[in-house]
Amino acid sequence: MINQLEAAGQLRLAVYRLTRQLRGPQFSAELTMSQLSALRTIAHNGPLHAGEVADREGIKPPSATRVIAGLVAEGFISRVPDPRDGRQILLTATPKGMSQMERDMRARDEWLAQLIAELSDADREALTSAVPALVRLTEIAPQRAAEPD
Amino acid sequence: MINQLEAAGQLRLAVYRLTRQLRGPQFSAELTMSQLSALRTIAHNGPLHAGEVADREGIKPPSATRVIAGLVAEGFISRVPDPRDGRQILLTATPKGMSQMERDMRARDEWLAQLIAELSDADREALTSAVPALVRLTEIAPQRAAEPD
DNA sequence: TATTGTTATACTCTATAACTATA
DNA sequence: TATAGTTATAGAGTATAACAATA
Repeated sequence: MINQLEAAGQLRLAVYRLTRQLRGPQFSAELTMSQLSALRTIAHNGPLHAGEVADREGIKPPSATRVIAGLVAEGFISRVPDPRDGRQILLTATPKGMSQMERDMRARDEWLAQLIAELSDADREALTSAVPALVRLTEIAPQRAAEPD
Repeated sequence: MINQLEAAGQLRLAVYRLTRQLRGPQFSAELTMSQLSALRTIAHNGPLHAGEVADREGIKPPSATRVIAGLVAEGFISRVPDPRDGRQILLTATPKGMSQMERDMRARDEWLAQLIAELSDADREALTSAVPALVRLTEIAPQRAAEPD
């Protein structure tokens, strides 16, 4: 159990630092991290209600409202009332949003891929084969009720 | 190269989400994430100047000033002028800071270890053996001049 | 003049509590 | 009355630009 805890500690620190760097201003990116993440969720999962975006992103409704407002303001998603329930809204990625998303994802992914390329062969292999496990780890986090993607 | 880019994309998303969850209010933590990270850096690396903290944390001096001010205000680190250069300050973790750091790290690490424990054996194995690689990845991020720990 | 750290300011990201509109 | 989303407010975390003090 000590070893698990030690591994958790190193993992915690590493993901924290990596995220901090991924957020930084070293990218020619239009979209912020939270916008990019939400846009991707909307683009991959068809028309979604605001609450569904919040659930899938693991954020609270007011936070979703703000991210959505930014995406709508720049024309990256469309926002129409749900004809079946006037309280709800339907969010869909626009073509402009789709292409911007792909550009921005590519910029950030290339930066990270370049970092990965500098690792030793063994490290790179270990890391890439652990990626699916890491993805599943984020899927079992307790507070996320909705199934991701 | 397509595969590396794909892996980078999934890694990017996963670390972003995991950090978001680690930051959340599900912990009985005194220290914020940035305070915990900076305190750990100071505790592990003896007396440090403010600029060294900024470099090791990968943040800019004004950000370091703020984090340091919070830690000093709560008595978790001491802050004295460097006798050899009046422009610099020397930061040292106090006993109170050390014990608080250990408590908070443990709380967050246990939360994460519990999540890891829910993975399949194969996933858990892949993840734990990739942790050193992930740590090294954060060490080669371009903008970090100082060597970590 | 160069370096170290701080102050002023602003922006992103998130949360809780209170509110509005619809069901 | 219950639900979906928004508004108001606050706090963490970061940055750039301008400044003060010391070397």
